[in-house]
Amino acid sequence: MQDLQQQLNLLNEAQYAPTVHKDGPLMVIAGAGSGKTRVLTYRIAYLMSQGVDAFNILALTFTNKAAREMKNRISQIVGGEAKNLWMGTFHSIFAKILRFEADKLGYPSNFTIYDSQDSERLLRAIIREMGLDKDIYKYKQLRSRISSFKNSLITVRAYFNNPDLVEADAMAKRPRMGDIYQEYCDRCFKAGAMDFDDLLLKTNELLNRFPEVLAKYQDRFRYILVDEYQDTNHSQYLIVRALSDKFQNICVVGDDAQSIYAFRGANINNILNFQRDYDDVAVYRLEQNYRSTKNIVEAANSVIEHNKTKLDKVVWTANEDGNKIKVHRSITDGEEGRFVASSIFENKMQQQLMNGDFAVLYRTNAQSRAIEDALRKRDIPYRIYGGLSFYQRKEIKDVLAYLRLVVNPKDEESLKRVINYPARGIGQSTVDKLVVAAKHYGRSIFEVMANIDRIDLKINSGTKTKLSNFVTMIQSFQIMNEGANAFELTEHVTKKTGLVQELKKDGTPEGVARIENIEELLNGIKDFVEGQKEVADATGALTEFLEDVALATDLDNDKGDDDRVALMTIHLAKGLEFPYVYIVGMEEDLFPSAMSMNTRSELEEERRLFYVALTRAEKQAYLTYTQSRYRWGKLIDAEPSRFIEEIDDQYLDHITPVENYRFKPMIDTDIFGEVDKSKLRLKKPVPSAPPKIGKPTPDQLRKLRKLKPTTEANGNEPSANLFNNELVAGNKVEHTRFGIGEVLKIDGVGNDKKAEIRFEAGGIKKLLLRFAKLKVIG
DNA sequence: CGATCCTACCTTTTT
DNA sequence: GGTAGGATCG
Repeated sequence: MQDLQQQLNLLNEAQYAPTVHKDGPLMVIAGAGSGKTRVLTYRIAYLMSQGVDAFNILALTFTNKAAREMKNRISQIVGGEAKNLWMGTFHSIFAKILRFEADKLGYPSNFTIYDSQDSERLLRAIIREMGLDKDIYKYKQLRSRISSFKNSLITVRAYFNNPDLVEADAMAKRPRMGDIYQEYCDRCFKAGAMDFDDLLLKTNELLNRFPEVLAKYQDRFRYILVDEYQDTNHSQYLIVRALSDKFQNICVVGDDAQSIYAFRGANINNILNFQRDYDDVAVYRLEQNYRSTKNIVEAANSVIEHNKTKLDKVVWTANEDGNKIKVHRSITDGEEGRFVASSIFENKMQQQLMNGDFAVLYRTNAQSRAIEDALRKRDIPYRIYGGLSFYQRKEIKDVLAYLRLVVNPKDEESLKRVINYPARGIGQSTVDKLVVAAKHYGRSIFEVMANIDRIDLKINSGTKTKLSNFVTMIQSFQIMNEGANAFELTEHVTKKTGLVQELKKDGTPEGVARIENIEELLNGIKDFVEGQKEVADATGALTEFLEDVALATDLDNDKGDDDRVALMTIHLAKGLEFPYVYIVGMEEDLFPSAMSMNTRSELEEERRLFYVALTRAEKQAYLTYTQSRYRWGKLIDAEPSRFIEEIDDQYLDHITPVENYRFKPMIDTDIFGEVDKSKLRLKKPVPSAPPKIGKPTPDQLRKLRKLKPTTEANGNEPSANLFNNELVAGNKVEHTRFGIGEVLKIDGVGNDKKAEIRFEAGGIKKLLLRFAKLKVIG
């Protein structure tokens, strides 16, 4: 136990004030690297030292890992009492509360948590059952629409009562949207399942419908702290409001400049309007950055300056100037990767650094491959975060599906996943019949199967036996679950179901890797069970393990015990810091993403994302971009990101080798023969390959054939095509570059004819579709 | 019903 | 370029 006062004395004035602010609402606007985690940590310790019971403190963090680390730190200061703190993500905290109160909402306490894949599969099934066109009702779109409904607390009933929403879907040729939403919710409910958004939505429902429950938790959580408040959505906002209403001891910490989750419903206004929502809000600003060099802090400031929507705040640092940000241009993405790898290698040697001192950040997960390849060739250990996480791998999900079924046999998605895997002769048509029967009797599929002999279904006796066998097997697992621990059960399940055998059979290297993954899962469960033993009873261990798995992120599972370079998306990097940071793929259409340039607010979010990326760096930041990059297996031209331009040039150091420039730098050589690279960069982008009639790919051909351009009127085959992001038509191209909303005139579609194409937002696919609107104007 | 090939979509970011 | 669902045939 350390002396708290001693720790508090180490805080600066700005940090100290919010830390010891005891009662009433307060907002801490914390610039990047300004020590907000310290404020949160010491504030909780301070509250406890003032006699606040740990049971009465709720701290909502962005990752469970952050909560865990903070908890450890607090217990170093105040001792074991800290373990009684409620700390975790919104989703994990409220999942626990919902388990406790589930019966009030008609859910079983061991409800399943559907991940996005489960949700999508369910939607796909619903579309199929309703006989709707899956090209119109795209399940990904449906899912995100339903998700945004839920995050705004628009229930099915509220949806139907809102003519604007109904009409919007009718206009979008999706008149059945509401019915789908309804069916989706019904099916989740019947399956005893909640999706991610339900964890928040149902919490709201619980607090609204049951005043006594609300009162209970209001009394319990007398002090509430919310980290990363700028990334809360409406649903989360309402929960926080409701819980803090009685005591008003609400402390929110955030940075409007780092709001990067609008796409999943985060509402930046929650932080911008906090002062309006509560009375007598104390506002504190942490503006001194302790993390990064002056160059990095000021460069980041010069970037965020371009945003209109923001709170007043000036982040500054007393740290040394440090090196300028290094900007590197390469010819291909492969070369970009090689540059990053060799640069890490050199820095490591010259500066005596660890692998863990480096991070490579990118906009999209798909970019990791080129980096990975290069690092592997250089024997630099790395770890990829996010992407396809361990628990999303097929073989792992298969095992988990069996376990989920044991805990909650109503879980429809798990049932459908494993009912015929490994193959046991139960096909699609049988499952279809079961689904129909389940709906008819208002029971779950599993219940129908358990009573298959008593139900008149057109299923032959052989299949019925197979179904019964499956039911018996699951039931035997359930019985075992009451006695044995989760590890023993899982081991038994993998053997008994023949999952491992199935994989051994195929014998390919992938199969072997999958078996290894299952073994890793078993180890994970073993660890979990052993951790549980310290807690009272082992029953329910499986439920809890499954919940952990459903809500765990890659970051949460990071033990950080081996020394590796970190590879992750910028989103995942929020809240982290590294001495050396490489931000790769600094190109237009990639970062900012082509899909986020339609509105000012979207672009501003991309810019905040870049701000987050830059401010992860402590000592040195690198920005890399390339002239061409493989996307969808094809080489695409790329141009440097506007974000590079937005950084004041005094903070940049262009380190691109001269040979990476198309133009030899005659005029840019000074009298000593040195090349002024900053001038090079200012040159026009390298012109793309001369217009050629590229051979359309089979994919493009197929699509082109389906379309009927009006140019056929003149008897010519439509010959327009896309080549390296350029539009190529006939043999003469008047304009090759295109932009959204731009009108292009193309020569040579017919003899002297010109065609006009109006572009809208979107990538290649949409562009090709626009060919349908080719119009002869000449 | 199962295995195999074929196709579409994909790449924005995640609890 | 990779995945996952769908179509098709045995």
